[in-house]
Amino acid sequence: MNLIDLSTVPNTDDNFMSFLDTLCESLEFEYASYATTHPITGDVQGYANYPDRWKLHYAKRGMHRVDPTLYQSARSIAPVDWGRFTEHPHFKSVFNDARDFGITNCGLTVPIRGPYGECGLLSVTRNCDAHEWNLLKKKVVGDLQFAAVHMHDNVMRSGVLHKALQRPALSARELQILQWVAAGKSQQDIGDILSISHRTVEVHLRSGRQKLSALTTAQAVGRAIGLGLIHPS
Amino acid sequence: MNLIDLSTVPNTDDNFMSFLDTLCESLEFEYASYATTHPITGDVQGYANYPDRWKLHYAKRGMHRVDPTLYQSARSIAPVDWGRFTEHPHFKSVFNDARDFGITNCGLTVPIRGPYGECGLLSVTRNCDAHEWNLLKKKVVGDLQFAAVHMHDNVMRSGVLHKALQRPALSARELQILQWVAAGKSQQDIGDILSISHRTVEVHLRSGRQKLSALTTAQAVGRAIGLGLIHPS
DNA sequence: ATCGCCATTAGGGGTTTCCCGTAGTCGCGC
DNA sequence: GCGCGACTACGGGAAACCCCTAATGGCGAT
Repeated sequence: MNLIDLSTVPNTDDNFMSFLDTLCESLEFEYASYATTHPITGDVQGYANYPDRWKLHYAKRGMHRVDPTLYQSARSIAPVDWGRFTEHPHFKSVFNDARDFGITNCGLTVPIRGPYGECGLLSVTRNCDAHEWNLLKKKVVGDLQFAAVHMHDNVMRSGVLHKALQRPALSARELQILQWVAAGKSQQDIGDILSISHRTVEVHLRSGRQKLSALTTAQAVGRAIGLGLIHPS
Repeated sequence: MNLIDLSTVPNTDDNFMSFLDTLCESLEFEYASYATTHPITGDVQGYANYPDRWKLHYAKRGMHRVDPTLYQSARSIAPVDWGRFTEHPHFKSVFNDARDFGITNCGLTVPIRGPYGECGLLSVTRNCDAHEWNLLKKKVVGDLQFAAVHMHDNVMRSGVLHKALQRPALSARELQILQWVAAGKSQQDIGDILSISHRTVEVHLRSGRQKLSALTTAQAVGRAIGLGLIHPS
C-alpha cells in the first residue's frame, strides 16, 4: 500500500495539476487534490497542489494509511465535509500536523466512481471560518461534483494509471474471451459465440493466463477484474 | 432480468416520485426517471414519472433489455447525452415508439455509483429543439449531478433496494475457499491446505457459486471480487 | 423438544478443462 | 526479406471440475 504522486511519473502531461490549480482559482479554494485507490493493492495515487513540504511529510509518515478523508470518503456516495471527522482520532493525528503546514481542516471530499469499481476522491480546502465555509460549500458543491466527474473521467481515459499500474497488455481476442469466461460461459459456448473452435478459445485463454501470470483461469479472471481489464457480469 | 417499478411496490413511500416531479419543475424538464441495475441479476428497478401508458409499453416490450440509455450510460463516468445514441440501432427501436407517446429524444442520463458497485441512473428529457436543449443542459448539469447524488444516496439509505443489493452472505468456509481459488490454487491444493477432502472443497465451491448465481467458478470469483467479498491476488 | 435448515464433511461417475504438442496464415516492424 | 506475435486449428493424456447422493452436527424456531 504505497503512496504515489502521479505528477512525478515520467511521460505524464501535467494537465491534471493545472486543472487542480484552475479549480482552486475559480472556486476560491486554497488547495485541491485528486486521489484514487488501486482496488487490489490499495495503493493511493493522485495529484495534489499542496505545498511540497506537506506532501513529503504526509508520504514520509504514511498518513494515507489512516487519513479518514481518504478511506471514509471512499465509502460514501455524497460529498463529505471534513467536519464530520473532527472527532476521529486519526483525523487529529493528520490535521494537527497539517495545521503546522498552513493547511486548514475546512475541507470537502467528493467521491466519484467508475464502472470498474474504481473510486476517485476530489478534495478541496480553504482557510476560513465555519460560516464562510458553509456559504462557499453550498454555492459550489454542484461545480465540485462536476469537476470531480471531469477529473476522474479524464484520469481514467488518460491511461496514467495504466502506466503506473503496469497492466499487462492482453490482445483484444484474449480480453474478449476472458470477458465471456467471467460471464460464466464454457469454452465450447465461447467457441460457438465467436464462431471459432473451442480449441482456439483455449489457446487464447492459455496465453491470457500466461500474460496475467495466473495459474488458473479463475485467478486470471480475478486479476483481470482487479486490474479493470474486464468487468464482472 | 426483470423490470420493476418501485413506485408500485407496497410499503414504499413515494417521496422519490415527488422528488422526480420537483426536479422536473425546478429545472424545466418534462420527464425524469431514476433506475438502478442489480449488479448480479441485472434486474432494472427504479422510478419514473413517464406516462403510465409508456411505462406499460416499455415494460411489455422488455425495452430495458436493449435500451442504450440504460446499459451504455451504466458504463460511463460522466453524464451522457442521448444524442450520442441516435445512430444506435436499439435506440431507434426504443425512441421511435417513445415519440408516439410524446417522449422526445432530447435526454440526458447521469450515472452515479456507490461503494458496493451499484449504479444509479438519473435521466431527464425535454421536448425542445437542439439549440434550446444544449443551453438548458449546460445550465443545469451541475444541479443534475447533485440531484443524482441526492437521489441515489437516499434510495440506498431507504432500504428499498437494500434487500436486492445486499451482498449474498457466503459462509466463512466458502469465502476462504473462494479466496484460495482466486489465488490460483486447485481444489486438491486447497483440500491439502485446509486438511479436508478435495471433494469437500468442491461442495463449498458449489454452494458459493449457487449463492452468487454463478454458472462457473471463474464467474463466481469475478463476482465475489466485484462485490468486494474477496480480493484478487 | 423436535423439526427443519444449513454448514461441513465425503465418495462415485461423467464432463470439461488443462497442458503438451504441431502447424498454417496474416500483419507489422527491423 | 525475415522474424515475431496474434489468430486460427487439431490431438491425446492427465488433471481438474461439476453434479449426484448422503451423513453428521449445530442452531434457531415452533
